[in-house]
Amino acid sequence: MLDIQRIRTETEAVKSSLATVGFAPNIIDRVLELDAQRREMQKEGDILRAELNAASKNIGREKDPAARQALIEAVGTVKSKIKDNEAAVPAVEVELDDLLLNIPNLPLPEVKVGPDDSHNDVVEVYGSAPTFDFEPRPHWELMESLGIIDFERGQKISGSRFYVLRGDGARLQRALITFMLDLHTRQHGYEEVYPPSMVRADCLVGTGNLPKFGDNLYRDHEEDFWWVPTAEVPVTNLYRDEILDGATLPIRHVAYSPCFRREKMSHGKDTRGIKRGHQFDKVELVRFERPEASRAALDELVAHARKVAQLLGLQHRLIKMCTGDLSFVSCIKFDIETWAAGCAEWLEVSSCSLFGDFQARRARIRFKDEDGKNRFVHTLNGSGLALPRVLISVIETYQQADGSIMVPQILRPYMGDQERIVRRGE
RNA sequence: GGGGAGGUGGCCGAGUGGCCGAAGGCGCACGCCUGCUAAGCGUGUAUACCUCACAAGGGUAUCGAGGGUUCGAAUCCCUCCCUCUCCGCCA
Repeated sequence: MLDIQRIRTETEAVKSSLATVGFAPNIIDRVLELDAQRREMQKEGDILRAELNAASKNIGREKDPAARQALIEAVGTVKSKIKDNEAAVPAVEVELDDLLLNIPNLPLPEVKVGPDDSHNDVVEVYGSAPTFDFEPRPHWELMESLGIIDFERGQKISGSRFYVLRGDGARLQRALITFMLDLHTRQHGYEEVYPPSMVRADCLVGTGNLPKFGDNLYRDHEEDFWWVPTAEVPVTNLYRDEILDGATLPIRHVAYSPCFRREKMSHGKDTRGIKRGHQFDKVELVRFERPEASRAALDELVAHARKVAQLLGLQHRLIKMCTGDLSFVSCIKFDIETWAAGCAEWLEVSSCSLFGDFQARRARIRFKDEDGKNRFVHTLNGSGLALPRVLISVIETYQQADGSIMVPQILRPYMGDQERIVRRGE
């Protein structure tokens, strides 16, 4: 959510900034109109209530029954005015809040202006692509022939876009998760948390998934539980409605969680393999920072996420998004993509964002600074990394001519020193 | 799933219709005092919004959340959420 005061005082700058992320700036005019109305109504209501409060105090002091009754009757008009005022307020507030919640974050000045992802910049490519003296195969073929995935039974029990990892496939994923958690907790200073995978709607408003992106979420209507699309949601909301002691910042968390997404918008996309399922696992990094430290923290976060790909020996690249490809909530965003030799494509395995105070405003996450002033924290997050796609890259990168897969060195301690994944029984 | 208790300021804890934004204690901050330390004394110590210079001052709201009764509610009524506890069940 944008600061309404900033919208008031820097209207033109806000508008032109919004235009760069493809948002129709004329909505700002309506926001200002409603904001003025809201303040006018509040002023009116406050004055009326002050009047009523004073009158009520007098009534309490008046001992004579007749005089008392007269005073009570006299406040009748004030009361009805208050009622009228109160009746008019919700319409304005609801519309204003609704607009405010649907305005995207403003990009940082350093973010290049561009209409869509074709204008993103490749910051750097790290490592080199694996070479083969045979035709590399896609992961779905490799995994099926190794017997480490079962697409058919996954679809049987849960439908399309579900699969079952089995044997060394499941084990490899588990090894990756543990490796990532260990790396971030032991080397990078993040505290591990294991959050709920179902949350209440407020949490999703806090992170910016609601109200705008509800159709990508699974929910239980009976209980008003929502399945998290990423651990970012529960972890960011850990400190919702809190005023943190400034000395505790920065707070760094890493969380492993399953993620659930409807993927309605991407029907027909990436249907082959495990690139885009309704359920997938992810290790997520979340940080809470002082505003002045947040930009540098993003670079650090990116480095931490990238380290995973690096240690796994995967060729990867860093993409800096242009304004047109920023998410609704972020003010600057980097993607990390690993190379999948079999599919011959770059896979987005991490998306690292700085949100400024955009989420903190929605979730009311503040901290008390040295002057005793309460300020909004800056939030950041990034995958560290997303499992299925890392699995794809590992399998396709380390595939051998005979269809087996070498286990990356760094993972072997997590696989009981297993060096190679071969077909069961071989 | 059933029964009982309860949710008050950073924490503990009073408070059953007006004198309560809220006693008291602890903690914390600043000051004073005591030739160290400990103790003692004084003052201060929530959040948001409006007015406004993001000052002072003033106003409004907030005692889990929402709604209601009333001139007036932390206090009464309704709904919801959460916590504890006893029983049942169970990874």
